[in-house]
Amino acid sequence: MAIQRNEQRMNVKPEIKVEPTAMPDGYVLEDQVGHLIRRAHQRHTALFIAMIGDEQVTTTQYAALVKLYQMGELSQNHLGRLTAMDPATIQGVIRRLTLRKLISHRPDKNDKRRRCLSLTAAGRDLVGRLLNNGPKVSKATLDPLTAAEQQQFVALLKRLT
Amino acid sequence: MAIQRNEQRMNVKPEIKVEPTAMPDGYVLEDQVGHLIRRAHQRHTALFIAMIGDEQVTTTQYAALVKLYQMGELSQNHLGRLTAMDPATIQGVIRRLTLRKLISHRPDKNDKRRRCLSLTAAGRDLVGRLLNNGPKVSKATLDPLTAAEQQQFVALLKRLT
DNA sequence: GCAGCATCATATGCGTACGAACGATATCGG
DNA sequence: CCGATATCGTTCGTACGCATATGATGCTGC
Repeated sequence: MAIQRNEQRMNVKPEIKVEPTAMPDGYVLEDQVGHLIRRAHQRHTALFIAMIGDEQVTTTQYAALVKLYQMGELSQNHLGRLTAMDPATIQGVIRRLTLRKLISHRPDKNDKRRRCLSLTAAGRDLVGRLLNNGPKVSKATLDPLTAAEQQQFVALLKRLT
Repeated sequence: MAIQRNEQRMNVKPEIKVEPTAMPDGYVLEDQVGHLIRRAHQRHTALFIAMIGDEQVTTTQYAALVKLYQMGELSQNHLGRLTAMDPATIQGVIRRLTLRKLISHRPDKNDKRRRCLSLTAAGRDLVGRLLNNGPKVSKATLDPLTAAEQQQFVALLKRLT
């Protein structure tokens, strides 16, 4: 992803001015919190891909890997809840990580419906190598703010979930 | 999308405790700003779908429709820049809106590469009906915060884009 | 003018994200 | 014990989101 793609254009032909259909805009898209959250998410994702230290690992995959690293064995849906992914989404994430041999699974003894997921040795190695980069991404994401503002922002953001 | 899906589970079998692979976690996923932004984005999207007043219109489609409503005619990539979508993404959004006959296009007189996009009558009608709901979604998204906190949060969020 | 570069729109591929529906299994209530 | 209900994981369909590649068109500078 190109960071700030929209700012990089150098040679765009001037747009033709056309009269708006009407309406003195009380609704400014750029001020809407949803639009801003979406753009902040785009920016964070770009920073993550650039800084995490592995060409393949995405934000959600990283979350799943770290959780397994910290928690040991987890069922698939449980891991999904811990990482805020619904069953359909976590299924795809786990499938791709399993294909890369970062995750393995075995049947649960007590519940035949469940898959017990855990990291492979390669998975633990990878997480070990990337774990230090996670905080760097968070730091870069918040970099435009002062230290005090960063704390404020994260505190407010936590209450919006 | 189910709002707060993860909080709705009533009957989950207790998870089996397994010892973590090691590590006193300095890295807490739930505290990382990227994870929080992602969850805030999920929550906002759910609120939008529930409140916007049309079963089909998504956040990005709404942004595109409103911009066209306010600006009149726009080329596809220009609209993409105004709504923070890259050319591949805006192309799909416009294709779907065109299929629903909410948007029409004509060739640009001065630049044969461009498609001049504009709303159809049905598109203008739809935006007219939904425009009041946009602010309601923003309000609902920010509802957990006090008025002062909302202003603070949006101001900080703007600086992260 | 024309060559090199930029932009426009399209297409393909991969990865989230979620609703809905499904079969299998587990649990709870009567 | 058994039927209603819930959870587990899967699959399908739709919609972003972006990298990359492509062909057509536009522009700039020499």
